[in-house]
Amino acid sequence: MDGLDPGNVFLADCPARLAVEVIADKWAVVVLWGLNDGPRRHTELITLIGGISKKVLTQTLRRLQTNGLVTRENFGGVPPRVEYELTPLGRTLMGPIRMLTLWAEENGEAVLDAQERT
Amino acid sequence: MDGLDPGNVFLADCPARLAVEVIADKWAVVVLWGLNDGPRRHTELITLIGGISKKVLTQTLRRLQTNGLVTRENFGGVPPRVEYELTPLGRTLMGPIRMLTLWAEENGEAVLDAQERT
DNA sequence: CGGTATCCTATAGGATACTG
DNA sequence: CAGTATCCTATAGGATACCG
Repeated sequence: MDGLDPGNVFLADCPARLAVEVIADKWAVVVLWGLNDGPRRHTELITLIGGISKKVLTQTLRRLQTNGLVTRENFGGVPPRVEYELTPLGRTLMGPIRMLTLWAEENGEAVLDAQERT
Repeated sequence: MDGLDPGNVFLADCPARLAVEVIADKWAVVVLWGLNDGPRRHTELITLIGGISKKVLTQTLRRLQTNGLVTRENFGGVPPRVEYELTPLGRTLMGPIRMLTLWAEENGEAVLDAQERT
């Protein structure tokens, strides 16, 4: 740390809290993870990510754009060609997200079991 | 890995996807993080976590319980005493969540800037 | 202290069809 | 291909008050 006080996630109305909420939706983490290996087109993401619809994918990408994590580049032409890519800020999230998805793959069954026990 | 195929977060209807969705709400990460240092009472969490209401905290804790991440112990007596604590499964999430909250504290300002630029 | 009860609204997000 | 448009519903989650 170098003198900055970015606040912490326990404080309401501080940027850290805001940043946590960025990934607090059903699709953000999965979509970001889908961009980990490089730029992807809309259709590529649709194919990659099971269960997401075009509408919801677009919604999610727009939100990620607003939050500075993803860029959208329109190459024009017919048929259209649009690519989504992580920003440098978005790339800083890949470490945490890598851990999270790894956790999910290792512990998904345990979560499922817990839910079914209820 | 030992032969298990837990699926991956890109597959719909697989436990990994389910596990990702466990933390996909406004409060789950912050509440879990609040339990990182040990068992906490309802009021302690209310005090710790800025902006959360009793109702929403209870809701969130119940959901985390259902997902096998948190236990609730009622010690009875007057006044009541209830403690929430991470399960072993919940503790396995602390690594990813530590990274996530750290990221949020380091990059919250950048996210805020991006939002304001929009 | 640790909740419910009640009421309310915004919005996430699913389904489907259409378009430039 | 990459989207909108439209419609729909469930529910997250905020505010406030009451309770054992």
